[in-house]
Amino acid sequence: MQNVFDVLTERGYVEQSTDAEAIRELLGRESVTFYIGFDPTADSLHVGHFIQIMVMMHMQQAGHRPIALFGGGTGMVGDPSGRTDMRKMLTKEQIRYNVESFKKQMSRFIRFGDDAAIMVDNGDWLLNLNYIEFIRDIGRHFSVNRMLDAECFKSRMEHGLSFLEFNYMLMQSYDFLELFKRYHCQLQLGGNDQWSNILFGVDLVRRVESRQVYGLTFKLLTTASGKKMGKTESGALWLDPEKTSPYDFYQYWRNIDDADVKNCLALLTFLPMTEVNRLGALEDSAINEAKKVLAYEVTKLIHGSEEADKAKAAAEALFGSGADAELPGTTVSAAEFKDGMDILALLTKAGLISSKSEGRRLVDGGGIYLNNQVINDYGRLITLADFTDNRLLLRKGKKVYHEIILG
RNA sequence: GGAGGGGUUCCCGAGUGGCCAAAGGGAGCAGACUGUAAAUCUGCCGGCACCGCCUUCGAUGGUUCAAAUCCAUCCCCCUCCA
Repeated sequence: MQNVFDVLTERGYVEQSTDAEAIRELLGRESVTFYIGFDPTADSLHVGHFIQIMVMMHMQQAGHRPIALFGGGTGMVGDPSGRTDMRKMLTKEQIRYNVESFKKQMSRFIRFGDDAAIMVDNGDWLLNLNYIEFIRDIGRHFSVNRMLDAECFKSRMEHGLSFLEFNYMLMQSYDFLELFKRYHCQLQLGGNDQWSNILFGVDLVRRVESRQVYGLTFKLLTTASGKKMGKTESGALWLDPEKTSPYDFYQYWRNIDDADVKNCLALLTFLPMTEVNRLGALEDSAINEAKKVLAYEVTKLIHGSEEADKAKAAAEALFGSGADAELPGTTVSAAEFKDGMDILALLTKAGLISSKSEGRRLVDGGGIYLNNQVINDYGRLITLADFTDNRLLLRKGKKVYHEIILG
């Protein structure tokens, strides 16, 4: 069996490691307990997290034991890494709610159980720490000089960094120590933005326990030009179907840049690398095939094959020749159309525009279609006559479709 | 605590009494081209009852016919000194 370290390297996940050779050897020798931390900053995971989850899946398949650590404690502080401003403070209730959502979502990808993966919440040990004890036992191992040099604080040195956030690093390092003691966790994984935090954690375990542990970071999901991926007009690409519909999710990947296709296939699907390489090498319009595969595979992983099929069918119906399609839709009662509803109100209901001014501009620019007919008049009234089989199709631009269903 | 410099529309960043809903850039949206791609070009980019009105330039008060711009108080941030 192939060493999982080589798999991760080949697929392009790996960015930096504390000791590549030693980690490779360790992973090839025994079942290793490792952890990845997730800070509960929102009530759903997004694609950025999904990369980490993919890594966990690869690791679990290779026989290693994942610990998913939820930041119920660190979330109270907020990670300043790579940020230019302070994070919004979340209340305890929000954090608890977010942690629960994360747990639920992650259970679909990782096998948890007695001899499988473990979920922990660092709030369990961080929230009740005694300040004096903590700074005496843990704080003394941290050199402020070295911390200030850490890359992750660079951008904050110009704009100011509060002591609160400065402590984040100690807390995350302490997590590693705690997990080492409790579960013999020897390896911490994370996005490359976690590099500094991980290094200090490895250091802390060595100083306190005199034991060597390791750290490994993964590429953040970025476009070939270096921009962060997974951002949409309405924020992140969420894994929660309520926040990002499977259709929109599918479309996101269907529409990515040619240059990013191969990378995404390797990182976000389990297709064998021979296939990834073949698809990634397609050129010109042929690469659309690769995009379809990518969109389908990722959607299937996250929303299941049923939803992936629907999203694919919908895309084919709208952009090609397919017939029936299930689109993101809004149900509106027939009564509302009795005296007609103006197009702007309908667009607002469908969530396609955020203000009527925006709607007017879109109509003026020829970007709004009703049943695939351009609408030129933003005073246009929609009546029951516009519906066929109780359905009506709204379109914004070339690609954003929304169905209105009479209910 | 002292001295100095700041807080402008999603972000960066101009603007120091009327011509400011506020330059420029980025992001975003739409149109053309195309392959549901990129690049490029064009338009838009606070809200609404849209040829007009309303709300915005850290907060609150004030001066003025008129303030993002002046004054006062307050809050926050940065730099240097302690």
